[in-house]
Amino acid sequence: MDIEKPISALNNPVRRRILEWLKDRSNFPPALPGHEDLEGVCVAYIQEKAKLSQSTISNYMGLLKQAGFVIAERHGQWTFYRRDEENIQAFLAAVQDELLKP
Amino acid sequence: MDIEKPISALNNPVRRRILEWLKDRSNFPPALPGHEDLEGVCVAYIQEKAKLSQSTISNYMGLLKQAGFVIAERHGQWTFYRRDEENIQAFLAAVQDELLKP
DNA sequence: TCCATAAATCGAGATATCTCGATATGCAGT
DNA sequence: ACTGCATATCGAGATATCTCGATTTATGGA
Repeated sequence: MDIEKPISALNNPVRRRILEWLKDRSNFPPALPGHEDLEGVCVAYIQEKAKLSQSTISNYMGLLKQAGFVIAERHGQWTFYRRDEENIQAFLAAVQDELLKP
Repeated sequence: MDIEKPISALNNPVRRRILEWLKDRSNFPPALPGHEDLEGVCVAYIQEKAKLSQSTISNYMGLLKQAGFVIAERHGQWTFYRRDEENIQAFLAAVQDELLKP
C-alpha cells in the first residue's frame, strides 16, 4: 500500500472533516426519496455542510476517492459517496508499519 | 493532539524516508569520536544520505521536530536528531482516533 | 582573537495546492 | 429533442511548498 496519495488527501482540514462527517449518515439531511437504502451522501449535501463551492467539493471527493478513503456510487444524476472502511484500515496499518519502529 | 503539522510533515517522501532511516542508527556512519553514547544523528550524515542541500535538510529536520517526530539535542557544534517514539505513537493513536469509525 | 566547521536562517525561483466561476457531461422527465 | 438538475472538468489567480545558494549564528580549537 502506497501512502503517498492518502497522506496528501489527508493534508487538508476540510477533507479530514468530510471523512469524519461520513462516519455518520445523520450528519446530513435525510436521504432523497427513493434512495433511502443507500449509505452514501450526495455531493450537494457535503457541499452545503462544508460551505465551499460545488467544484471544490467535487474535486475533494475525487481526491478522497483516489486515495481510497471513499467509494463513489452513481445513481441516476447523483453520485453517492461513502467511506471505504476496509481501505481506511489498510491505510492506518500501512502508516503504522512505516512509522513504527520494528 | 493536533495532527495538522504531523500530517503536513509526513506529506513528503524524503521526510518519511528520514524517519525510517532514524529507526536504526546503523543506517548512518559511526558516531563521531566522543559521541558514541548518543542515539542521535547529525545533520551532515542525514544530508549525505538524502542527497539534498544542507539548508533543505536543516529545514526538513525543523519541520519533523515541530511535528513532534524527532528530538533535537545540541552537543557542541552538532545537532543530533533522534526519533521521538512516544510522540510518534501518540500521533498514530490520534490519526486512528480521527479516521476510524467509532 | 582568529579561523574552521556545523547548523540555522534568509531570499528567491520553480512547482504544487487551493479555491473559485464558467463550462461541459450525463441523466430524467416532458 | 429539449429543459433542468447534479456532478465533473477546465482555466486561472492566490497562496503554499520545495529546494537551492548565500549568509548568519554558534561553537571549538590554534
